[in-house]
Amino acid sequence: MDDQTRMMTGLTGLGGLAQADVGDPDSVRKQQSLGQPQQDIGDILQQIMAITDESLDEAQARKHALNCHRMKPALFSVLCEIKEKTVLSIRGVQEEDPPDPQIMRLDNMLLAEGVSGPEKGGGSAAAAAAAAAAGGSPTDSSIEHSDYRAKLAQIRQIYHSELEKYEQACSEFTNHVMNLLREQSRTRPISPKEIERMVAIIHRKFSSIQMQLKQSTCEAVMILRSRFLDARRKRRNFNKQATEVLNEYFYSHLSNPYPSEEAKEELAKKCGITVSQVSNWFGNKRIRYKKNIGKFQEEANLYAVKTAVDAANVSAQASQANSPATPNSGSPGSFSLSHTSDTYLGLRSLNGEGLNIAPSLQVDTLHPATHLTGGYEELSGSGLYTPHRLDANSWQDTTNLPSVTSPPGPPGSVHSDTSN
DNA sequence: GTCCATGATTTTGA
DNA sequence: TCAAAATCATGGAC
Repeated sequence: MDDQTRMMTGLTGLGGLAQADVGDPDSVRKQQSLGQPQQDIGDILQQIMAITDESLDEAQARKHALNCHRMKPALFSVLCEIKEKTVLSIRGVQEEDPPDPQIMRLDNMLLAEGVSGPEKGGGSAAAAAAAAAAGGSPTDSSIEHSDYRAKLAQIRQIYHSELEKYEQACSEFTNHVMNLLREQSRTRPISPKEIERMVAIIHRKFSSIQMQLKQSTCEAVMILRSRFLDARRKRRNFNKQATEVLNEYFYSHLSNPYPSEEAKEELAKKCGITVSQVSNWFGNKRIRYKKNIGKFQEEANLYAVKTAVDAANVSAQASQANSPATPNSGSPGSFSLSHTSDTYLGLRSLNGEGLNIAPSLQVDTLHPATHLTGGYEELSGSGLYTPHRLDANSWQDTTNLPSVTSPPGPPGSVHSDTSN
């Protein structure tokens, strides 16, 4: 049986509606006069349509009568079926959306940041990593870290409370609409599927609100991250001791200020910073030194003295230990040429005429030492210092380095750091 | 608020 | 991939 036939059959079955029911003399009269099932149906429909023209009480009474009719469920069932197969079937195709990629992205991000999902000290790993990269002192970073976590927890709390409100509102509204539809289904053909569909529409609408919530939460987290964890923002000057250690290494290896990976690690450990920060520091130092040697002259001299004094102390101690009567006798650790070239250059400049050291220590300033140790004997001695550019002297060639003592060139040749 | 120093990042080239 | 160079962004002194 096709739909149309079934519908007609169903409607035909309603022929008795006018007779048994309504009790309206007019309709009974009409029913009797027409005498055909089709006409009966037309009459019933007309009555339904006419309800709106009637007074409220009359309409209520007629609605009630229609609702109580024994054929009503059959009529509604048929109408629902027709509706299902026409309007709703067209929508159905469009409504089966794939999961929204935007929401998925936001969900993933919130999960990664520890805002959604189980609490796991949200973002603390990221905070710790960023703090480490920023190279702040442990105290500083831990303060900032806890501050960051506190703010993140605040965001998390707000997010969850808003989410809860949203879910509550969504379910309340859904229930309300479902009840309304169920109520209406008594007077107009509404299938359970249609109700389901309506619920889905409501959920989609609420879902877009949820997406806004997630989006703004993500933004808040991003702002928090950039404020607390952005390395640039968190730039902190290294402490004095760290700078000293780095400068000592730099000036004692002035002929080739390229620490090996191992040396960098050693320096990083000594300074309490990361290896990449050591690399950054040397990168910056080299370029800035090169651009403005004159400016760094004093600093170079200072560290040269420091290194020389250290070396001399070591030498003196070693000499005393080995042969107190013959200082500087070439024993291990003695203040030899190979240890002091750059250092010596620095000392000479400091005194104006050079240091009063044995003539054998005089260095050809045009050919600075290729191997410097100063305070870093342990590094070079253990092979940590790898002079990978000794051959080319590219650093010296470009920097006009030969002597720390003499000005790098005519005043005009000294460039200021144009970077600022 | 300005200026300078300085650590970090980005771009470029070998 | 590494280093140089340029640039950005912040801290701190004034």
